[in-house]
Amino acid sequence: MRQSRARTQRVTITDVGHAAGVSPATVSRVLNGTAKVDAVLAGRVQAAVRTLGYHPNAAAQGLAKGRWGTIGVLVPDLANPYFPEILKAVSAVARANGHRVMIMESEENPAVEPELVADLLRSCDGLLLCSPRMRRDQLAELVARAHPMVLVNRIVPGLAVPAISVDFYGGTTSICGHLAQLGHRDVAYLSGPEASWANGERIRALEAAAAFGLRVTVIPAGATAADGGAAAEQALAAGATAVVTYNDLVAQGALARYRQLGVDVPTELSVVGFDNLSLDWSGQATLTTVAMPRDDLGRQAAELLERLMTGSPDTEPKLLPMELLIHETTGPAAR
Amino acid sequence: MRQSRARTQRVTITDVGHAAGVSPATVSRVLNGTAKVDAVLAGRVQAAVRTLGYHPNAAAQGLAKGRWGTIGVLVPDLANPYFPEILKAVSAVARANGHRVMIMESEENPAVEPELVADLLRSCDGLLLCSPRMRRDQLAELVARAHPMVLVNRIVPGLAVPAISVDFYGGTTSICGHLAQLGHRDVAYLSGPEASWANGERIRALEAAAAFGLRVTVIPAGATAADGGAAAEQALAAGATAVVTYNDLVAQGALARYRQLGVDVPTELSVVGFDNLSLDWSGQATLTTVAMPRDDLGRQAAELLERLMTGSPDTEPKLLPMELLIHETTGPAAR
DNA sequence: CTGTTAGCGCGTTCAC
DNA sequence: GTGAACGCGCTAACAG
Repeated sequence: MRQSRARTQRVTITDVGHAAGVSPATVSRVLNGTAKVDAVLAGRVQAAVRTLGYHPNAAAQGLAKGRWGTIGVLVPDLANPYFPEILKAVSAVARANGHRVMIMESEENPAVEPELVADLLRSCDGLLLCSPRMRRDQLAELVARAHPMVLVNRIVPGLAVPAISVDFYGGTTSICGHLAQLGHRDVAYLSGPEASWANGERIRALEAAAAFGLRVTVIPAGATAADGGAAAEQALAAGATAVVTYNDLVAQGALARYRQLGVDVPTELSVVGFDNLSLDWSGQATLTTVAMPRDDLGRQAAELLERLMTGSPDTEPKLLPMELLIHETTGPAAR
Repeated sequence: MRQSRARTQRVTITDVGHAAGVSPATVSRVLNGTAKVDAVLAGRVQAAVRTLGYHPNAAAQGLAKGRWGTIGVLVPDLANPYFPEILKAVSAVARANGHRVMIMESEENPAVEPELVADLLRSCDGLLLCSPRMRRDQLAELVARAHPMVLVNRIVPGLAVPAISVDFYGGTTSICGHLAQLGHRDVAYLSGPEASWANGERIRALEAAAAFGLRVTVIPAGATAADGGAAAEQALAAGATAVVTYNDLVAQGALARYRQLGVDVPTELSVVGFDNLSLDWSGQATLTTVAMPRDDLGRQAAELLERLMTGSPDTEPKLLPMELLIHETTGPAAR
């Protein structure tokens, strides 16, 4: 008999109050600990909740409280191993603060980002935009909506929005220094997604390294191992003695291709990764790369967002340092 | 002046109606296309929406319509490359049906799953439980709440819940057949997470292979490359000539360890992966494994869920076949 | 300490 | 075709 309305008719706070012989308000108080309630009544409410199988309706709570209890996260690509660790850290912080996490991915398509973010905006208390690829003006428009929002891995000069990012410029510079000291003069860069701010930073740093005698050829590649493999030969054609890559995936793809071509690394060619994605199954890392603890990045970003949502207008972009990890894929220049 | 209330005071449907000189009801009608509206009025409404920057409140819509427009997805581990492709496919289907996707991960901790799902239940129209690790009775309790719900990669006998899964048993059997035909008799299995149904299926199939003369030693490992590396030696100690693994990550970890130990694959030892995670950066797969298109799995699961949410009580568990991919890590038995 | 009242923002009857 | 009124389920302010 009570099953007959199982699907459509949810049990409400009024039902619980009815069953416990108290008003809906009291039920609310018991459930949220908003005010002191007589122990006997509280007990009756708890019991009613249990027997009826009551679960508060999130939409109704959101409407009444003016908060959703949810934070939204946008990432370009869930398959990129760069993001899971960030998401894990963010989820942990969010849960610790009683928030759910809504994740959306743009599939590396900058065009859909604004729409996705608009969607998140309508159902979240705060937003975390990870490596957003969208244009500056689109970003500015979203920022203007004045919702708590944190940018991760993107700094937009002149835009007043809290941001936390990694010092990709510095990381790239340390790579360049390492290579220069090994005698390299001709470097190829297997470039990542065009709209990626992080990619731009790497390129800026590489070009600045010209001051130290480094000649850089930028070769469009992408963000995956396949992209790296496909672009690998062009680095050779460019006469480079060292190859810097957008990330470790691209580096692994390139390394595989060089193995195929019989090009020995690092004696004939040096290869440097980026991001320390831990793709060496051997357990001991072999790829020279630059690192930054991603869980830290995610944690700090989430904490910043939580702080924003409770009021404090903390708006100075933060840049986390990278660390050069020298392993076995870099060596003295061949010529 | 209008900025003074930017944070707290959102623009509502009433504001729009006011600005356009129509009733809130009319605004709702033009926005949802619920009924025919005079073109002139509609135009005024559109304009007002644009200039005021109106965005409907998802919670209010949800409350009024009794739907959230969101589907929830639970996964054990976002860092496991098995899930991103599923999530991508699910997101695509969901978006095509006008639904948002809320993702939660349990971090391979079965204990938190019920709580996470309860949370999803309160704010989603339908649920997709991917490889849930929780106990049967907990699952039964959730199913009893009678929400549209689809189980992915878990079949619970005797529980009436729509499910779509992969034929891990069959996949494992084809591995066993392959190994048997190569003359292997002693096989070690590097086992995955204990609470994983998929892991149980693999073990069942391996034990059934005893009928064909295969002796199997089950060695607890885990789901990561590190786990595989750590457990690799025990397979040798067990006297196995072939090692079957929980997944390709475990296999890669084991392979790396064998390389270190100077054990040649496949002449001295055969190694088989699982899931075809495409971890061979070389571009051409080298690991023998079994595969099932994960985007297909995700797509079908999401479509099933969408169907459930619109009514049809489709409740026959579906099992998708796996395909054996023979590459370079398996060969004739050493002895 | 508790019940009653009044909204939160929207969709949807119902009359006009 | 359009507006006014009501209710979705819950919390917060107000009385008692």
